Amino acid sequence: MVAVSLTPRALYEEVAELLRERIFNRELSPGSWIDELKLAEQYGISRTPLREALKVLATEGLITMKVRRGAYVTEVNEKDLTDVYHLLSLLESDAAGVVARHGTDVQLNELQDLHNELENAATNGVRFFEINEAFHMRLLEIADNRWRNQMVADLRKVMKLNRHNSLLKSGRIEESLTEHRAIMQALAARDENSAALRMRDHFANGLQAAA
Amino acid sequence: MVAVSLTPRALYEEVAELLRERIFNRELSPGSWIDELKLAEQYGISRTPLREALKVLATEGLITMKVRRGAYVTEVNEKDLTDVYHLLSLLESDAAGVVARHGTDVQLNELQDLHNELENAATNGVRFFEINEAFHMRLLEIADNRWRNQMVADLRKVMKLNRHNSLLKSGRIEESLTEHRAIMQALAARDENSAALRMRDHFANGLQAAA
DNA sequence: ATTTATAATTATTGATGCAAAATTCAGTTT
DNA sequence: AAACTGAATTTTGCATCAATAATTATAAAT
Repeated sequence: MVAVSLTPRALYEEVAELLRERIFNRELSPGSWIDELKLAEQYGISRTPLREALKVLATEGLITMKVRRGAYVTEVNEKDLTDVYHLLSLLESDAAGVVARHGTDVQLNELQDLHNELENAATNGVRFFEINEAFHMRLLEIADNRWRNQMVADLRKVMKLNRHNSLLKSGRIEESLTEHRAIMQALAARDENSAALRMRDHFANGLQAAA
Repeated sequence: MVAVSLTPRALYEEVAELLRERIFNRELSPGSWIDELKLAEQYGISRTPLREALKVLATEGLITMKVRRGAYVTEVNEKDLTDVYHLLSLLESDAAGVVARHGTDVQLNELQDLHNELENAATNGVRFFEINEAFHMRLLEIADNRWRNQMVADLRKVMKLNRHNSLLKSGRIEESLTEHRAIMQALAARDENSAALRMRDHFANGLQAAA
């Protein structure tokens, strides 16, 4: 007896996920044309679900559809990058403010636990990166605005189109930790304005490091 | 000789636009199931472009796809509404700050002209609404962040799902005008913080009026 | 020799058809 | 009478097929 997928996502969803990975891996590089026939054959599927997946990715901003010319992987220039980063900063700093004001004690403790893990992972770059990601995700979940969460998710995908995709340079672990400490402190103090400002600082420094 | 569309958008784009209108008209009401065969027959097209249009609308948030259950018009509750409104406020107030700081004199004059038109249209509700819309759109264009513009456009579509969709109640024309005056003043003074704050006030009052 | 026009090939877009899955209705059993 | 099982109908989802549009290559004319 073989265990089959309990929640069988639609094929076009699966394909969309596969394509995202190939785009982030630069296997499909920005600006390049997407060969529908070739991909459909590779995946052993017809072009219908593939085209549906392409339209999902198009609305996410990962690919660009040109009329009667097909699909192209979106090219992001420097301005796009700073624009997207600016929005991420805006949305996440606002989320930090919301959590400082409306988060329950239990939720703040959760974040404190994640922050403590972060402090202990300062020597391990990969692990630091993972926990950092988890902290930001949890913060957004607690802020509890599904529309913002969707937007942040899409924007982060666009960021990944860039070579220097890491929102966190390895050389910045110490600085990043200091900034995180300030954020956590503001959250614990339930200081809405400070939490938002510290998060903004955190992003501002991250962008400088990326540029 | 009949003039045919010079820029023949793809059929699925056309259909997506038609469906948007029917959703905003409440002809397709929130929560209701979308009958693919019926719609395809009504429009005299096949299900393929219709299904592609549905996927576009799904990523915009207007409809929700359920696996093997088809497409449903998205239901927005009170929390969704305040969440979306909160984000619109955040994004547009930030845009106002950007324009105050980086807008050219020519661009600020453009906005001033629109504002003057607004002052003169205080007695005409419909026209006031139109110019108000134009002002906000122009401000966003000048802020020049295509990712934000896309997000605002999508969020505004979601707002239109609600009965009380108008971001501007007719009884609030005087108050709205006062707020707009303050925004314009801050922009002209190139006061970044003030412009953002005034825009926030403008939205905060609008939400109260809608609730 | 270069440019333009036409034809052919290639790829996107839309239609139709088929199979699998889910819901609904009916019949039987407890 | 109520609940459960089974069959039939409805609908989604994927594949194949046809047509339209665009690009490239070749040939002819200036």
